[in-house]
Amino acid sequence: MAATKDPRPCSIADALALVGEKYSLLVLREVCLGNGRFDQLVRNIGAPRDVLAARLRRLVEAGILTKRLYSERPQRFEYRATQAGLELEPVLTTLREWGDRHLRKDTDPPMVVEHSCGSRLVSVVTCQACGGTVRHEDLTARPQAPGWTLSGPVTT
Amino acid sequence: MAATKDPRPCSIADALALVGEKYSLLVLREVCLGNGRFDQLVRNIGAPRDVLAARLRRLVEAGILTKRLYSERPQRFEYRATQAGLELEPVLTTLREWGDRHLRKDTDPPMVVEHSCGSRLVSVVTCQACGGTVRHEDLTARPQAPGWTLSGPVTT
DNA sequence: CTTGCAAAGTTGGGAAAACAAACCCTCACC
DNA sequence: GGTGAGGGTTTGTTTTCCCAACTTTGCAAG
Repeated sequence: MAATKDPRPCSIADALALVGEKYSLLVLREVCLGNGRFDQLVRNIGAPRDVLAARLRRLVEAGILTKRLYSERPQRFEYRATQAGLELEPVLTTLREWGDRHLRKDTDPPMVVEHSCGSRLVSVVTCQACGGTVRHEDLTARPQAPGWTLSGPVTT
Repeated sequence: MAATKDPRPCSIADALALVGEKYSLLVLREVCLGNGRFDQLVRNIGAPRDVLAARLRRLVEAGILTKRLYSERPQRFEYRATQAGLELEPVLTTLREWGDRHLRKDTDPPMVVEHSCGSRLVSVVTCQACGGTVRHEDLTARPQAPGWTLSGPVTT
């Protein structure tokens, strides 16, 4: 999807090319919850069956999902996240965090995730090196490949 | 975009409805880098001008970007991220992280982000309560609203 | 044994987006 | 007064999306 011809070499664009199409991340949401069957996905996501079938094919060939047989006769399949797929969960987590915060200011979140430490998960993106919270103003972009033109940091 | 009729109340879906359309997150990438002018966006993202114009309108009315005048005569505009927009940066960060890791295994990342602590940013999603890394197997979903059906946790 | 139902898709046709290229408008500069 | 930049809009074509209906494989009931 995103930018067949993104003029820049960029892992964000590349990632979005795989999982940025409509419904793809919602498929991942469901699969991470254990709802990996076709009809469940159709019901829970609300996607047209043909579009969903196309997304699933794409995600499987990208190595994000696997299709596994859960019944021989009749043949029935189920989709599961691969390791790479599971590692996309942080994207879902940060999206949910943002949505809860900005789109439901005065409402309770419709879905709470509990961390193994016992408390409700409030996710924070941190720097592996220093452990500190990552804030926009603490970041500096350093292009490593040609194609990037920067206008320098912006102070809102 | 994502799911006008998502049968579930979900902040992920709601967030994607705003920023999940093609190019929207790439716009945010550019804007976060300070490249907020229309022609820059067209060049750097590779999107059709009309589509880009539509995305910008939508992001502005969603309160994620603002359009600001940077020259009176001739009138020239520039887009910037609002606070809500900047808070989407973690989504970009986790996407880049995933892309670097899974889509460029043996290549150097085309863009490195440096954290104010001095080292190259490797971002990790952590639990605010315990500070620990968030892993799939440590999470339990707790629906708070009707519409959710779970199949229980899955052990890959 | 044949009707009914479930799961997992596929097919066909119309509606909505995306795309590319050209065009427009305002100003600045030469 | 011609050229060019910036920030879009317009037009016509190509892709997607969307929906409903259909298919296939098997089990189960009547």
